[in-house]
Amino acid sequence: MIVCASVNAVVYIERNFWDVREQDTTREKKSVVGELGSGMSVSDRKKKQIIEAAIAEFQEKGYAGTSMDRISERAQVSKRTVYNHFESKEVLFHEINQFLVDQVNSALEIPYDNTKPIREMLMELGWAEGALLINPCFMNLARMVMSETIRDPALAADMESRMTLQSDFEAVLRRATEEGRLSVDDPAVAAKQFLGLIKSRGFFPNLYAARVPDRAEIDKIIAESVDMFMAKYSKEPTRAG
Amino acid sequence: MIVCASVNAVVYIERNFWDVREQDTTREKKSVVGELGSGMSVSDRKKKQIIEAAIAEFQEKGYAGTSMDRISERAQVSKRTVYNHFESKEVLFHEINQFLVDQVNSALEIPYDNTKPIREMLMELGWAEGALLINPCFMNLARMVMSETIRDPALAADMESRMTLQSDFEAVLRRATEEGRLSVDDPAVAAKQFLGLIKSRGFFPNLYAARVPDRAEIDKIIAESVDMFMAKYSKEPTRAG
DNA sequence: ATCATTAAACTGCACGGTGTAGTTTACTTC
DNA sequence: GAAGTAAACTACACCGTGCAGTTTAATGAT
Repeated sequence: MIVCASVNAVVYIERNFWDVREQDTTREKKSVVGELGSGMSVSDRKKKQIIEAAIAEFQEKGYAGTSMDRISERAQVSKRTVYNHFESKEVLFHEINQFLVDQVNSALEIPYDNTKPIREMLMELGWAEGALLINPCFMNLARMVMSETIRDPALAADMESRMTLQSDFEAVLRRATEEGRLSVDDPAVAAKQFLGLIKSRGFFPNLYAARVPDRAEIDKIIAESVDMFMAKYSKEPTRAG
Repeated sequence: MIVCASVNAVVYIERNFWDVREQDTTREKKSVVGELGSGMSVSDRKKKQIIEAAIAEFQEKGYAGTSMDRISERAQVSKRTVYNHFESKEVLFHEINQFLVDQVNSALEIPYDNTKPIREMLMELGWAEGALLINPCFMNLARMVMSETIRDPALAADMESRMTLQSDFEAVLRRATEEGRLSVDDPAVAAKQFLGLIKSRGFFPNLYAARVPDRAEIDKIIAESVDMFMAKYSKEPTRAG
């Protein structure tokens, strides 16, 4: 049980945190304050407050721009308590990153349903990525991680590999080709192209513009990416109108 | 006359600084030290040293990680002299950014030659972008700028618009369609797709991995992008082997 | 050609002010 | 008494300034 504190709101997440497909905005969302009393030790409660505050601060100001004083203030906790839970600023930052990235990983699943038309299947495949792009929590995390790892190539590579869907896409494309539904000679290249078409328009521009695209926007991008992908890799070339 | 100080080397540039197509690695490269005596006042010389040092430091450590003390030390100049030339750290940073970005802009030109086969023309078009990607100076600049602007959306948008080839690509695609050489319904989307195919594989991964790709690597990416682009947008669908 | 003069730029160092990571201490609450 | 709190404190790094003294280069006089 953890929260994603975005700039404007604190959204509650329980299990399938990142899986937007299961998120229901009408579902009850206990406020952070409302949750506080139940079944948590004081220590755990404080720790949770610290984590929430730290996520918010790091995402808003970045690592260097965030001070431990402000975190403790925002968490309504004394600075010493922060240090009782996390031995240093760096440890706090890395534990949070670790945790959030793990959340992303555990929630991801790539669909493959060979009974559906190939176009529809590709759309769903594209939406596995697209679901992340319209999730404010994910975009905030991505901005935080990527702004801090751009000067740390090793860490950047690690994060990249853990947050990308590359290998899963490859597997699906390979299988679809084996089943004669696509004609992909190099699944690695094709997967990069497909993801690249989506990310270059739906991810990076928004990452730097600090905005979150809406469903319609991403749907258009995915549809156009599928069109292009199919023009190149479908069994019999279809020109989509 | 200015230099691009990369992490490992200081490369001399005279006019067509960014235009890798004209760069000749065998051409004489005066060392910075060798150049020092000739025709520059002491003041100009010192200023140049400061700029070189600042570029290197900012690119290696980022804005926050760079101290004016280290810049002065690296430039072999007193700290006071740095402040005589640049009134603050921020001014120094922005003047450098401004200058480098202007260099990029002035060197860019998008080819359009309708006597060449369409595939060849697209390859050249792709290489207009590719030339930047294999240029260490450009990649270092991009890393510096993007790492600092990710928390400043307005500046990021400005930089993006000034460093992207989007509109030029659009114009070329529109013209090629008018001349019946391509069948592009939406030039804006098509330009984004084409550039996206290239950048998502040749730019962003390398930006974060802190590496510079070589010609062969980029050539493969561009060729595969052209293949895909043509599968969707060429007059008569060609399946490239 | 050689020497003095002069202005501008550079040096080196110390210093004020600020921000921040992390620690200590004395006090409170459960 | 275990954990939290508030506030002061240490140690340090950094930006930017002031200043006394030195270098540089150009000018002009001898």
